[in-house]
Amino acid sequence: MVRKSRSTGRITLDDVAQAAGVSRITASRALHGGRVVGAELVARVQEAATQLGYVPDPAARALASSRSTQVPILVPMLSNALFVDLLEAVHRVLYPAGFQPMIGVTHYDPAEEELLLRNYLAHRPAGLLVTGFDRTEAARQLIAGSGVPCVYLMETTDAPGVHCVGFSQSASGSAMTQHLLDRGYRRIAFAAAQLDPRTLQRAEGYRSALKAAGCYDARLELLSPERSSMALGGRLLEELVRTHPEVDAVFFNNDDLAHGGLLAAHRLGLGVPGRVAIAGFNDLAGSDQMVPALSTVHTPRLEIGEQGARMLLQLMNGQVPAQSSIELECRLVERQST
Amino acid sequence: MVRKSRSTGRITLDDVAQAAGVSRITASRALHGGRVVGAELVARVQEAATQLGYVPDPAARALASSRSTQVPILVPMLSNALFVDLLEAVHRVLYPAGFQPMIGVTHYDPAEEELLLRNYLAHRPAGLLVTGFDRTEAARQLIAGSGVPCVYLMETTDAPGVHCVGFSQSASGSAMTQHLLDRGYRRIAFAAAQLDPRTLQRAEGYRSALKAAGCYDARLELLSPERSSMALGGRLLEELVRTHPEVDAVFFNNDDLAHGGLLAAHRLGLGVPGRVAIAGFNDLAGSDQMVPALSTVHTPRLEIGEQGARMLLQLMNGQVPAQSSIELECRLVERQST
DNA sequence: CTGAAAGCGCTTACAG
DNA sequence: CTGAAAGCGCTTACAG
Repeated sequence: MVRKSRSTGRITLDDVAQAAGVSRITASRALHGGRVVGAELVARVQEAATQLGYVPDPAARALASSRSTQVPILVPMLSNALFVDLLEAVHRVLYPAGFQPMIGVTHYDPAEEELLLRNYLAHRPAGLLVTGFDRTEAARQLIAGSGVPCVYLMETTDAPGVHCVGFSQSASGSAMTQHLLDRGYRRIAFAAAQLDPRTLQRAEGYRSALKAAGCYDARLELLSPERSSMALGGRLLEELVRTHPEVDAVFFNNDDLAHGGLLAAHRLGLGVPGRVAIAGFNDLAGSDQMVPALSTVHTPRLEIGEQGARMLLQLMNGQVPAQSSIELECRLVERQST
Repeated sequence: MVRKSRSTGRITLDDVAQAAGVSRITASRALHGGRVVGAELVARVQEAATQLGYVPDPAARALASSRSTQVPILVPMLSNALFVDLLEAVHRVLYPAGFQPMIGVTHYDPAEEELLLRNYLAHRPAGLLVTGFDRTEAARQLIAGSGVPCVYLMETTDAPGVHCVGFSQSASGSAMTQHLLDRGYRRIAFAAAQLDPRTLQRAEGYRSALKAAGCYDARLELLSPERSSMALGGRLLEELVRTHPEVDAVFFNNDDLAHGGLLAAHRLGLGVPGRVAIAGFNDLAGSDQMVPALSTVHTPRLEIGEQGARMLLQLMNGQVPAQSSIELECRLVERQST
């Protein structure tokens, strides 16, 4: 057999078709559960395909059909375990359905997200999953102009035509603040990092709960633009008790900050929750292991990933999801640190 | 202008070529830093391309050239921060060089890795990055048969033709064990999870160091196949002090286990390091925040990612790296828990 | 240094 | 239900 000069040596659909004694097009249809092909032929083609170890070429398919099976999912940062969980849940739904999630990390930078979007969209993705609603105008237009089905994760909106799965950031911020109020704390601080849109929404929830209770004091809000970490949490706690010794509770915006805060309290010999109560957010791994165990808000990131992926699956199939906006519930986890 | 029926409405190279008044092929060359094209033409083509907002179609390019710019990188698990750091470092080198790292998570499962490999290799990747050497025979053959340049991360070997960047797992296991011996501990336990190949190599290093010192006791090795977590670390510590009260130090195979062990010691009222010393591995975020701060081994995952990516870049360019196997150093981090 | 032709491997209308 | 033709958007030899 003579190989043409540009041949890649790859097993192609033609090889399969030839082996099965049908035309290339029939082979193509047989392989995609084509309802229009005779059952016997389907079997013969599939047999030949496995026999030869045929693997379809995604590039050729994408080019011919002008769509791929890739699904970019853009998250802010993998060092936040929250997003690792989200990705895992998405993967569990999309991968078995024949789609390849492609992870993109924006580092909380809208410019970087825009660049990623531009690159990924060039791959004719089957669908798109992004985090939240805060992005550049150009990024917005890229998404809209691409015609690629998109589901927004983590936050929700009622805007028409937007598909999203998330939870109320501000309500969850209020809920923990209210819990602290209910436990009798009055000088409740809020310590946050990164200051991304969702963090600021939670701060808003904190504020409104305290204002409603007549306990709001702007000086107890400690907002740092640094990235979230245990070390930062420790520093924020130290700063709070030094500059505002009257503080009796600290609501940390993410569990890693709270872990750091809790350990810093140990180091300073401050009793928790006796001298200062400590609360976290997200219920990340290890929060139940802290001493004392950390009170926090459990966020439904696995459900968000799963339901978001399911919604996208429907959109990619041309179906209309029953709901275009799904708001899930958070769960207050009361442990010993408050 | 009449659109053909199957047109996708996309701006193509033909559009750019037409706008610049050259042929499609010249446009292609001009866009790829083609040295053979006149400087003036290059400028005209690039101008036209940006003018029209041309984005090359990766699928078409992959099909025509039989290679893409995708670089799959296969890691065991994202919930281990170690691999998040590794990915970040790889991304920082590959992305600016025009390659797209595609993250694949194997969940420490060789069968899953083989499946991922099969799928990713179909995409004609430009290069490949994998973790360690432990995989199915089929996976090995897939890699070899693909002809795709591959760099192995985390472990090293002298096998000819294999490109790798890592550190000596067993030596790092020995080093921490020796540190504990030097500090005067004699009943030193080893607590590990997951039991992946690298964990077992570190266990081997622990064993040989203790044997050399005449202190080895197999009953102090606690190997759990569960996945690593703070909660598991806590349980392992409890079990150790209950069944082997004479234990005076515990070397945890990963920092998250050590964090959990440290907190469990607090809970049980065991002084650290007075009653029992605790050491970790990897030097993950937060280890310096523990109370007492955790002694551990800092592993060079950022350097591994960076140098591994650079080595792959050379291979993808058809160059021969100066070294085919790079073994990096770990650094013992002595803090207060030992 | 530039271009006309052929081809990468698949799918989409269009016939039968 | 099956197939011959054309095409997706690009790059690779081959000429000039």
